[in-house]
Amino acid sequence: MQSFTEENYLKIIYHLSESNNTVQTNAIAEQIQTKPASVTDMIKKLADKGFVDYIKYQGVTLTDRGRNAAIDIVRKHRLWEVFLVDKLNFKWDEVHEVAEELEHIKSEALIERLDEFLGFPKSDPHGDPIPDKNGRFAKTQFIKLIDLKIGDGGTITGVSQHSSAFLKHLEKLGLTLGKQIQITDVTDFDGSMEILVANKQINISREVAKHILISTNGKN
Amino acid sequence: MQSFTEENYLKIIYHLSESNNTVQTNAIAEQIQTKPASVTDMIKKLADKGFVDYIKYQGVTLTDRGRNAAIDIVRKHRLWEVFLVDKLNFKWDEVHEVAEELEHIKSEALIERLDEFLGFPKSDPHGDPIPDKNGRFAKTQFIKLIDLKIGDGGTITGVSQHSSAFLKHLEKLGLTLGKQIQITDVTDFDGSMEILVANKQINISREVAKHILISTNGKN
DNA sequence: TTATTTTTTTAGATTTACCTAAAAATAATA
DNA sequence: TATTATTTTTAGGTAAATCTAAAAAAATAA
Repeated sequence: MQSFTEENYLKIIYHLSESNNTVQTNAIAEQIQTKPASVTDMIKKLADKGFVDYIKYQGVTLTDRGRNAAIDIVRKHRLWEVFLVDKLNFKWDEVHEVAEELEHIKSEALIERLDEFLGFPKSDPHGDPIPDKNGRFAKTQFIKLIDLKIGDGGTITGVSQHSSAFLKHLEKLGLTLGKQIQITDVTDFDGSMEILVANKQINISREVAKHILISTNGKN
Repeated sequence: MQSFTEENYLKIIYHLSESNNTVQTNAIAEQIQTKPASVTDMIKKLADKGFVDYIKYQGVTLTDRGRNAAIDIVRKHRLWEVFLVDKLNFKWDEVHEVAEELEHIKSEALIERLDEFLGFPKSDPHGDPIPDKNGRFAKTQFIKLIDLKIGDGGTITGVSQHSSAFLKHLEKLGLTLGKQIQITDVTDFDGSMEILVANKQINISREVAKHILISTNGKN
Protein backbone atom coordinates (compact mmCIF):
# COMPACT_ATOMS: atom_id res chain seq x y z
CA MET A 1 0.00 0.00 0.00
CA GLN A 2 1.35 3.37 -1.02
CA SER A 3 1.30 6.61 0.91
CA PHE A 4 -0.77 9.60 -0.09
CA THR A 5 2.38 11.20 -1.49
CA GLU A 6 3.51 8.15 -3.42
CA GLU A 7 0.08 7.94 -5.00
CA ASN A 8 0.36 11.52 -6.15
CA TYR A 9 3.73 10.90 -7.73
CA LEU A 10 2.46 7.81 -9.53
CA LYS A 11 -0.54 9.68 -10.85
CA ILE A 12 1.53 12.60 -12.11
CA ILE A 13 4.07 10.31 -13.73
CA TYR A 14 1.26 8.43 -15.40
CA HIS A 15 -0.22 11.61 -16.86
CA LEU A 16 3.16 12.86 -18.01
CA SER A 17 3.83 9.47 -19.63
CA GLU A 18 0.95 10.08 -22.01
CA SER A 19 2.91 12.70 -23.92
CA ASN A 20 6.50 11.58 -23.27
CA ASN A 21 7.74 8.08 -22.94
CA THR A 22 10.23 8.73 -20.18
CA VAL A 23 9.40 11.38 -17.65
CA GLN A 24 11.84 14.09 -16.53
CA THR A 25 12.54 15.06 -12.94
CA ASN A 26 11.77 18.72 -13.56
CA ALA A 27 8.45 17.95 -15.20
CA ILE A 28 7.35 16.03 -12.14
CA ALA A 29 8.58 18.77 -9.82
CA GLU A 30 6.56 21.36 -11.70
CA GLN A 31 3.36 19.31 -11.68
CA ILE A 32 3.63 18.27 -8.07
CA GLN A 33 4.63 21.74 -6.86
CA THR A 34 7.86 20.72 -5.25
CA LYS A 35 11.63 21.00 -5.81
CA PRO A 36 13.56 18.73 -8.19
CA ALA A 37 15.72 17.53 -5.29
CA SER A 38 12.63 16.22 -3.53
CA VAL A 39 11.51 14.49 -6.71
CA THR A 40 14.84 12.67 -7.01
CA ASP A 41 14.42 11.37 -3.47
CA MET A 42 10.92 10.12 -4.09
CA ILE A 43 11.81 8.59 -7.46
CA LYS A 44 14.46 6.48 -5.77
CA LYS A 45 11.92 5.29 -3.27
CA LEU A 46 9.40 4.43 -5.98
CA ALA A 47 12.13 2.60 -7.90
CA ASP A 48 13.06 0.60 -4.79
CA LYS A 49 9.43 -0.38 -4.39
CA GLY A 50 9.22 -1.47 -8.02
CA PHE A 51 6.77 1.18 -9.23
CA VAL A 52 9.13 2.84 -11.70
CA ASP A 53 12.24 2.07 -13.70
CA TYR A 54 14.80 4.74 -13.09
CA ILE A 55 18.15 5.51 -14.67
CA LYS A 56 20.04 8.41 -13.15
CA TYR A 57 19.83 11.59 -15.21
CA GLN A 58 17.57 9.80 -17.70
CA GLY A 59 14.18 10.05 -16.06
CA VAL A 60 11.61 7.40 -15.14
CA THR A 61 9.07 5.10 -16.73
CA LEU A 62 6.28 3.30 -14.91
CA THR A 63 6.55 -0.44 -14.43
CA ASP A 64 3.38 -2.50 -14.95
CA ARG A 65 2.93 -2.43 -11.22
CA GLY A 66 3.31 1.35 -11.17
CA ARG A 67 0.95 1.84 -14.10
CA ASN A 68 -1.73 -0.30 -12.47
CA ALA A 69 -1.43 1.64 -9.24
CA ALA A 70 -1.67 4.93 -11.15
CA ILE A 71 -4.70 3.82 -13.16
CA ASP A 72 -6.40 2.82 -9.95
CA ILE A 73 -6.00 6.33 -8.62
CA VAL A 74 -7.17 7.86 -11.88
CA ARG A 75 -10.25 5.61 -11.72
CA LYS A 76 -11.05 6.84 -8.23
CA HIS A 77 -10.47 10.47 -9.16
CA ARG A 78 -12.81 10.31 -12.13
CA LEU A 79 -15.54 8.37 -10.36
CA TRP A 80 -15.57 10.92 -7.56
CA GLU A 81 -15.83 13.70 -10.12
CA VAL A 82 -18.88 12.05 -11.61
CA PHE A 83 -20.36 11.75 -8.13
CA LEU A 84 -19.75 15.40 -7.38
CA VAL A 85 -21.33 16.59 -10.63
CA ASP A 86 -24.14 14.08 -11.06
CA LYS A 87 -25.23 13.71 -7.46
CA LEU A 88 -24.10 16.81 -5.60
CA ASN A 89 -24.61 19.31 -8.43
CA PHE A 90 -21.09 20.59 -8.52
CA LYS A 91 -20.10 22.31 -11.75
CA TRP A 92 -17.36 20.78 -13.90
CA ASP A 93 -14.92 23.50 -12.89
CA GLU A 94 -15.47 22.91 -9.15
CA VAL A 95 -14.63 19.25 -8.81
CA HIS A 96 -10.93 18.86 -9.42
CA GLU A 97 -9.50 19.88 -6.03
CA VAL A 98 -11.98 17.89 -3.98
CA ALA A 99 -11.45 14.82 -6.17
CA GLU A 100 -7.71 15.20 -5.55
CA GLU A 101 -8.45 14.44 -1.92
CA LEU A 102 -11.15 11.83 -2.37
CA GLU A 103 -9.03 9.76 -4.75
CA HIS A 104 -6.79 8.74 -1.84
CA ILE A 105 -9.51 7.12 0.27
CA LYS A 106 -8.45 3.51 0.61
CA SER A 107 -11.41 1.18 0.29
CA GLU A 108 -11.95 -1.24 -2.56
CA ALA A 109 -15.56 -1.79 -1.50
CA LEU A 110 -16.23 1.94 -1.46
CA ILE A 111 -15.11 2.53 -4.99
CA GLU A 112 -16.86 -0.54 -6.41
CA ARG A 113 -20.13 0.47 -4.80
CA LEU A 114 -19.70 4.07 -5.85
CA ASP A 115 -19.14 2.88 -9.43
CA GLU A 116 -22.36 0.89 -9.27
CA PHE A 117 -24.27 3.75 -7.62
CA LEU A 118 -23.24 6.02 -10.48
CA GLY A 119 -24.30 3.46 -13.08
CA PHE A 120 -20.80 2.43 -14.20
CA PRO A 121 -20.05 5.68 -16.03
CA LYS A 122 -17.62 5.48 -18.94
CA SER A 123 -16.32 9.04 -18.75
CA ASP A 124 -15.96 11.85 -16.25
CA PRO A 125 -17.32 15.42 -16.44
CA HIS A 126 -14.36 16.49 -18.57
CA GLY A 127 -14.75 13.67 -21.06
CA ASP A 128 -11.89 11.58 -19.72
CA PRO A 129 -12.47 7.83 -19.80
CA ILE A 130 -12.98 5.99 -16.51
CA PRO A 131 -10.99 2.76 -16.18
CA ASP A 132 -13.04 -0.23 -15.06
CA LYS A 133 -12.06 -2.21 -11.96
CA ASN A 134 -9.52 -4.15 -14.01
CA GLY A 135 -7.92 -0.95 -15.21
CA ARG A 136 -9.28 -1.25 -18.75
CA PHE A 137 -10.72 1.66 -20.66
CA ALA A 138 -11.22 2.71 -24.24
CA LYS A 139 -8.30 4.70 -25.62
CA THR A 140 -10.32 7.50 -27.11
CA GLN A 141 -9.14 8.91 -30.43
CA PHE A 142 -9.29 12.63 -29.98
CA ILE A 143 -7.98 15.38 -32.19
CA LYS A 144 -7.13 18.76 -30.74
CA LEU A 145 -9.38 21.54 -31.93
CA ILE A 146 -6.33 23.55 -32.89
CA ASP A 147 -5.33 20.85 -35.41
CA LEU A 148 -8.58 21.14 -37.37
CA LYS A 149 -8.74 22.97 -40.71
CA ILE A 150 -11.32 25.39 -42.04
CA GLY A 151 -14.48 23.47 -42.82
CA ASP A 152 -13.73 20.65 -40.40
CA GLY A 153 -16.29 19.92 -37.72
CA GLY A 154 -16.93 17.59 -34.82
CA THR A 155 -18.14 17.16 -31.29
CA ILE A 156 -16.44 18.43 -28.16
CA THR A 157 -15.64 15.27 -26.24
CA GLY A 158 -12.94 16.32 -23.84
CA VAL A 159 -10.60 18.95 -22.46
CA SER A 160 -6.94 18.61 -21.61
CA GLN A 161 -6.88 21.26 -18.89
CA HIS A 162 -8.93 21.03 -15.74
CA SER A 163 -8.35 24.39 -14.13
CA SER A 164 -11.38 26.23 -12.92
CA ALA A 165 -10.38 29.35 -14.87
CA PHE A 166 -10.21 27.48 -18.17
CA LEU A 167 -13.44 25.55 -17.65
CA LYS A 168 -15.38 28.63 -16.59
CA HIS A 169 -14.16 30.35 -19.73
CA LEU A 170 -15.37 27.47 -21.89
CA GLU A 171 -18.71 27.51 -20.10
CA LYS A 172 -19.12 31.20 -20.89
CA LEU A 173 -18.32 30.56 -24.55
CA GLY A 174 -20.84 27.73 -24.65
CA LEU A 175 -18.10 25.20 -25.36
CA THR A 176 -19.24 22.32 -23.22
CA LEU A 177 -19.05 18.56 -23.74
CA GLY A 178 -21.25 17.22 -26.51
CA LYS A 179 -21.51 20.52 -28.40
CA GLN A 180 -21.17 20.36 -32.20
CA ILE A 181 -18.66 22.78 -33.64
CA GLN A 182 -17.29 23.72 -37.04
CA ILE A 183 -14.22 25.73 -38.00
CA THR A 184 -15.19 28.65 -40.19
CA ASP A 185 -11.96 30.63 -40.26
CA VAL A 186 -8.43 30.78 -38.92
CA THR A 187 -6.96 34.24 -38.39
CA ASP A 188 -3.56 34.69 -40.01
CA PHE A 189 -2.45 37.31 -37.51
CA ASP A 190 -2.64 35.37 -34.22
CA GLY A 191 -3.85 31.93 -35.25
CA SER A 192 -7.10 32.37 -33.35
CA MET A 193 -10.03 30.42 -34.70
CA GLU A 194 -13.52 31.37 -35.78
CA ILE A 195 -15.89 28.58 -34.95
CA LEU A 196 -19.57 27.94 -35.28
CA VAL A 197 -21.31 26.67 -32.14
CA ALA A 198 -25.04 26.51 -31.61
CA ASN A 199 -25.58 28.76 -34.63
CA LYS A 200 -23.29 31.41 -33.25
CA GLN A 201 -19.91 32.55 -34.51
CA ILE A 202 -17.28 32.88 -31.84
CA ASN A 203 -13.56 33.51 -31.79
CA ILE A 204 -11.21 31.50 -29.61
CA SER A 205 -7.50 31.90 -28.95
CA ARG A 206 -4.90 29.28 -29.86
CA GLU A 207 -4.36 28.69 -26.16
CA VAL A 208 -7.99 27.71 -25.73
CA ALA A 209 -8.10 25.67 -28.96
CA LYS A 210 -5.11 23.64 -27.80
CA HIS A 211 -6.99 22.24 -24.85
CA ILE A 212 -10.28 21.30 -26.49
CA LEU A 213 -10.57 17.73 -27.73
CA ILE A 214 -12.80 16.88 -30.68
CA SER A 215 -14.11 13.67 -32.12
CA THR A 216 -14.38 14.53 -35.77
CA ASN A 217 -17.17 13.79 -38.18
CA GLY A 218 -16.26 16.30 -40.87
CA LYS A 219 -14.16 16.22 -44.01
CA ASN A 220 -10.66 15.28 -42.91
CA MET B 1 -6.60 24.53 9.30
CA GLN B 2 -5.63 21.45 11.25
CA SER B 3 -3.72 18.42 10.05
CA PHE B 4 -5.25 15.00 9.69
CA THR B 5 -3.60 14.01 12.96
CA GLU B 6 -4.70 17.08 14.87
CA GLU B 7 -8.26 16.44 13.74
CA ASN B 8 -8.10 12.91 15.10
CA TYR B 9 -6.87 14.13 18.45
CA LEU B 10 -9.62 16.73 18.68
CA LYS B 11 -12.26 14.17 17.80
CA ILE B 12 -11.00 11.67 20.39
CA ILE B 13 -10.73 14.33 23.08
CA TYR B 14 -14.26 15.43 22.26
CA HIS B 15 -15.63 11.91 22.64
CA LEU B 16 -13.71 11.32 25.87
CA SER B 17 -15.02 14.65 27.20
CA GLU B 18 -18.54 13.26 27.09
CA SER B 19 -17.86 10.98 30.05
CA ASN B 20 -15.10 12.89 31.86
CA ASN B 21 -14.75 16.60 32.15
CA THR B 22 -10.98 16.72 31.80
CA VAL B 23 -9.33 14.13 29.62
CA GLN B 24 -6.29 12.10 30.68
CA THR B 25 -3.19 11.58 28.55
CA ASN B 26 -3.38 7.80 28.85
CA ALA B 27 -7.01 7.71 27.78
CA ILE B 28 -6.14 9.58 24.61
CA ALA B 29 -3.14 7.35 23.96
CA GLU B 30 -5.30 4.26 24.23
CA GLN B 31 -7.97 5.57 21.89
CA ILE B 32 -5.59 6.91 19.30
CA GLN B 33 -3.34 3.84 19.41
CA THR B 34 -0.18 5.67 20.27
CA LYS B 35 2.16 6.17 23.24
CA PRO B 36 1.47 8.60 26.09
CA ALA B 37 4.68 10.47 25.29
CA SER B 38 3.40 11.19 21.79
CA VAL B 39 0.12 12.40 23.23
CA THR B 40 1.91 14.86 25.49
CA ASP B 41 3.71 16.28 22.45
CA MET B 42 0.53 16.71 20.49
CA ILE B 43 -1.39 18.13 23.44
CA LYS B 44 1.19 20.89 23.77
CA LYS B 45 0.79 21.67 20.11
CA LEU B 46 -2.99 21.78 20.37
CA ALA B 47 -2.70 24.00 23.45
CA ASP B 48 -0.37 26.37 21.57
CA LYS B 49 -2.90 26.57 18.78
CA GLY B 50 -5.70 27.31 21.23
CA PHE B 51 -7.70 24.14 20.73
CA VAL B 52 -7.33 22.84 24.28
CA ASP B 53 -6.62 24.11 27.78
CA TYR B 54 -3.82 22.11 29.28
CA ILE B 55 -2.35 21.94 32.76
CA LYS B 56 0.63 19.66 33.17
CA TYR B 57 -0.23 16.35 34.81
CA GLN B 58 -3.89 17.41 35.01
CA GLY B 59 -5.15 16.57 31.53
CA VAL B 60 -6.90 18.67 28.89
CA THR B 61 -10.26 20.23 28.15
CA LEU B 62 -11.39 21.53 24.79
CA THR B 63 -11.67 25.26 24.28
CA ASP B 64 -14.70 26.57 22.38
CA ARG B 65 -12.51 26.66 19.32
CA GLY B 66 -11.45 23.08 19.88
CA ARG B 67 -14.97 21.88 20.50
CA ASN B 68 -16.25 23.53 17.34
CA ALA B 69 -13.48 21.93 15.30
CA ALA B 70 -14.25 18.54 16.84
CA ILE B 71 -17.98 18.82 16.24
CA ASP B 72 -17.26 19.70 12.64
CA ILE B 73 -15.36 16.45 12.21
CA VAL B 74 -18.06 14.45 13.97
CA ARG B 75 -20.59 16.02 11.62
CA LYS B 76 -18.59 14.93 8.60
CA HIS B 77 -18.04 11.44 9.96
CA ARG B 78 -21.73 10.87 10.59
CA LEU B 79 -22.91 12.34 7.31
CA TRP B 80 -20.51 10.08 5.42
CA GLU B 81 -21.83 7.10 7.37
CA VAL B 82 -25.35 7.96 6.30
CA PHE B 83 -24.16 8.23 2.71
CA LEU B 84 -22.46 4.85 2.86
CA VAL B 85 -25.50 3.10 4.31
CA ASP B 86 -28.33 4.93 2.54
CA LYS B 87 -26.77 5.37 -0.88
CA LEU B 88 -24.09 2.72 -1.24
CA ASN B 89 -25.82 -0.07 0.70
CA PHE B 90 -23.08 -0.57 3.23
CA LYS B 91 -24.18 -2.31 6.41
CA TRP B 92 -23.98 -0.44 9.72
CA ASP B 93 -20.98 -2.48 10.80
CA GLU B 94 -19.01 -1.71 7.64
CA VAL B 95 -18.96 2.06 7.66
CA HIS B 96 -16.79 3.15 10.55
CA GLU B 97 -13.31 2.72 9.08
CA VAL B 98 -14.13 4.33 5.75
CA ALA B 99 -15.85 7.24 7.46
CA GLU B 100 -12.69 7.71 9.55
CA GLU B 101 -10.95 8.58 6.31
CA LEU B 102 -13.71 10.52 4.62
CA GLU B 103 -14.21 12.79 7.64
CA HIS B 104 -10.89 14.48 6.88
CA ILE B 105 -11.76 15.68 3.38
CA LYS B 106 -11.52 19.44 3.52
CA SER B 107 -14.34 21.08 1.60
CA GLU B 108 -17.11 23.07 3.14
CA ALA B 109 -19.10 22.95 -0.09
CA LEU B 110 -18.78 19.18 -0.27
CA ILE B 111 -20.22 18.56 3.15
CA GLU B 112 -23.06 21.07 2.77
CA ARG B 113 -24.10 19.53 -0.52
CA LEU B 114 -23.76 16.03 0.83
CA ASP B 115 -25.99 17.01 3.76
CA GLU B 116 -28.59 18.31 1.33
CA PHE B 117 -28.27 15.25 -0.93
CA LEU B 118 -28.97 13.03 2.06
CA GLY B 119 -32.00 15.08 3.06
CA PHE B 120 -30.45 16.72 6.13
CA PRO B 121 -30.46 13.57 8.26
CA LYS B 122 -30.70 14.03 12.03
CA SER B 123 -28.91 10.83 13.05
CA ASP B 124 -26.41 8.37 11.68
CA PRO B 125 -26.76 4.60 11.20
CA HIS B 126 -25.83 3.99 14.83
CA GLY B 127 -28.36 6.45 16.19
CA ASP B 128 -25.87 9.20 16.94
CA PRO B 129 -27.11 12.73 16.31
CA ILE B 130 -25.67 14.68 13.37
CA PRO B 131 -24.71 18.28 14.18
CA ASP B 132 -26.04 20.85 11.74
CA LYS B 133 -23.70 23.23 9.93
CA ASN B 134 -23.65 25.49 12.97
CA GLY B 135 -22.66 22.63 15.20
CA ARG B 136 -26.03 22.34 16.89
CA PHE B 137 -27.72 19.04 17.59
CA ALA B 138 -30.26 17.60 20.01
CA LYS B 139 -28.64 16.17 23.14
CA THR B 140 -30.49 12.90 23.14
CA GLN B 141 -31.50 11.48 26.51
CA PHE B 142 -30.54 7.83 26.37
CA ILE B 143 -30.48 5.26 29.09
CA LYS B 144 -28.18 2.28 28.85
CA LEU B 145 -29.99 -1.02 28.47
CA ILE B 146 -28.01 -2.40 31.39
CA ASP B 147 -29.53 0.21 33.69
CA LEU B 148 -33.11 -0.93 33.03
CA LYS B 149 -35.02 -3.05 35.56
CA ILE B 150 -37.25 -6.06 35.03
CA GLY B 151 -40.44 -4.93 33.38
CA ASP B 152 -38.91 -1.80 31.84
CA GLY B 153 -39.13 -1.40 28.09
CA GLY B 154 -38.16 0.97 25.32
CA THR B 155 -36.80 1.45 21.85
CA ILE B 156 -33.24 0.83 20.74
CA THR B 157 -32.07 4.24 19.58
CA GLY B 158 -28.33 3.99 19.69
CA VAL B 159 -25.16 2.04 20.42
CA SER B 160 -22.04 3.22 22.20
CA GLN B 161 -19.65 0.87 20.42
CA HIS B 162 -19.08 0.94 16.71
CA SER B 163 -16.88 -2.09 16.18
CA SER B 164 -17.87 -4.43 13.41
CA ALA B 165 -17.78 -7.43 15.78
CA PHE B 166 -20.25 -5.84 18.18
CA LEU B 167 -22.63 -4.58 15.51
CA LYS B 168 -22.67 -7.90 13.65
CA HIS B 169 -23.51 -9.59 16.94
CA LEU B 170 -26.42 -7.22 17.51
CA GLU B 171 -27.62 -7.82 13.97
CA LYS B 172 -27.64 -11.57 14.58
CA LEU B 173 -29.64 -11.08 17.78
CA GLY B 174 -32.10 -8.86 15.95
CA LEU B 175 -31.14 -5.89 18.09
CA THR B 176 -31.17 -3.11 15.51
CA LEU B 177 -32.17 0.54 15.74
CA GLY B 178 -35.87 1.13 16.23
CA LYS B 179 -36.61 -2.28 17.73
CA GLN B 180 -38.91 -2.40 20.77
CA ILE B 181 -37.52 -4.33 23.69
CA GLN B 182 -38.58 -5.26 27.22
CA ILE B 183 -36.59 -6.65 30.12
CA THR B 184 -38.10 -9.89 31.35
CA ASP B 185 -35.41 -11.13 33.71
CA VAL B 186 -31.93 -10.43 35.05
CA THR B 187 -29.79 -13.44 35.89
CA ASP B 188 -28.30 -13.29 39.37
CA PHE B 189 -25.29 -15.39 38.46
CA ASP B 190 -23.68 -13.25 35.71
CA GLY B 191 -25.96 -10.26 35.42
CA SER B 192 -26.96 -11.22 31.89
CA MET B 193 -30.39 -10.04 30.79
CA GLU B 194 -33.40 -11.81 29.37
CA ILE B 195 -35.15 -9.51 26.97
CA LEU B 196 -38.17 -9.70 24.72
CA VAL B 197 -37.59 -8.55 21.14
CA ALA B 198 -39.94 -9.13 18.24
CA ASN B 199 -41.87 -11.69 20.30
CA LYS B 200 -38.75 -13.69 21.02
CA GLN B 201 -36.92 -14.20 24.30
CA ILE B 202 -33.17 -13.74 24.06
CA ASN B 203 -30.34 -13.55 26.54
CA ILE B 204 -27.64 -10.92 26.31
CA SER B 205 -24.46 -10.47 28.34
CA ARG B 206 -23.78 -7.45 30.52
CA GLU B 207 -21.06 -6.45 28.09
CA VAL B 208 -23.58 -6.21 25.28
CA ALA B 209 -26.23 -4.54 27.45
CA LYS B 210 -23.74 -1.82 28.42
CA HIS B 211 -23.47 -0.59 24.85
CA ILE B 212 -27.11 -0.53 23.81
CA LEU B 213 -28.89 2.79 24.27
CA ILE B 214 -32.62 2.89 24.90
CA SER B 215 -35.20 5.62 24.85
CA THR B 216 -37.62 4.42 27.45
CA ASN B 217 -41.37 4.36 27.33
CA GLY B 218 -41.96 1.85 30.11
CA LYS B 219 -42.50 2.10 33.83
CA ASN B 220 -39.45 3.84 35.24
C1' DT C 1 35.10 21.15 -29.40
C1' DT C 2 35.13 24.13 -25.81
C1' DA C 3 32.13 27.06 -23.04
C1' DT C 4 27.77 27.94 -21.22
C1' DT C 5 23.32 26.73 -19.72
C1' DT C 6 20.10 23.54 -18.02
C1' DT C 7 18.93 19.51 -15.62
C1' DT C 8 19.66 16.37 -12.11
C1' DT C 9 21.75 14.65 -8.10
C1' DT C 10 24.07 14.76 -3.56
C1' DA C 11 24.78 16.44 1.06
C1' DG C 12 23.09 18.17 4.94
C1' DA C 13 18.89 20.49 7.45
C1' DT C 14 14.09 20.98 8.79
C1' DT C 15 9.31 19.66 10.22
C1' DT C 16 5.74 16.47 11.72
C1' DA C 17 4.46 12.76 14.24
C1' DC C 18 6.02 9.23 16.21
C1' DC C 19 9.20 6.25 19.34
C1' DT C 20 12.06 4.42 23.85
C1' DA C 21 14.01 5.05 28.20
C1' DA C 22 14.42 7.54 32.15
C1' DA C 23 12.86 11.17 35.34
C1' DA C 24 9.26 13.59 37.74
C1' DA C 25 4.74 14.18 39.55
C1' DT C 26 0.61 12.28 41.35
C1' DA C 27 -2.22 8.67 43.35
C1' DA C 28 -2.83 4.52 46.02
C1' DT C 29 -1.49 1.42 49.65
C1' DA C 30 0.69 -0.30 53.76
C1' DT D 1 3.34 9.12 56.71
C1' DA D 2 6.39 6.43 54.02
C1' DT D 3 6.44 3.34 50.36
C1' DT D 4 4.90 1.60 46.13
C1' DA D 5 2.52 1.94 41.92
C1' DT D 6 0.68 4.61 38.26
C1' DT D 7 0.56 8.41 35.27
C1' DT D 8 2.71 11.91 32.85
C1' DT D 9 6.49 14.36 31.15
C1' DT D 10 11.21 15.15 29.43
C1' DA D 11 15.16 14.10 26.67
C1' DG D 12 16.93 12.39 22.83
C1' DG D 13 16.15 9.76 18.41
C1' DT D 14 13.81 7.92 14.05
C1' DA D 15 11.31 7.99 9.48
C1' DA D 16 8.85 10.45 5.84
C1' DA D 17 8.79 14.18 2.93
C1' DT D 18 10.35 18.28 2.28
C1' DC D 19 13.98 22.09 1.71
C1' DT D 20 18.59 24.90 0.23
C1' DA D 21 23.06 25.08 -1.61
C1' DA D 22 26.52 23.08 -4.06
C1' DA D 23 28.36 19.48 -7.16
C1' DA D 24 27.92 16.60 -11.19
C1' DA D 25 26.08 15.23 -15.56
C1' DA D 26 23.83 16.22 -19.88
C1' DA D 27 22.33 19.30 -23.40
C1' DT D 28 22.94 23.44 -26.05
C1' DA D 29 25.42 27.17 -28.16
C1' DA D 30 29.48 29.65 -29.64
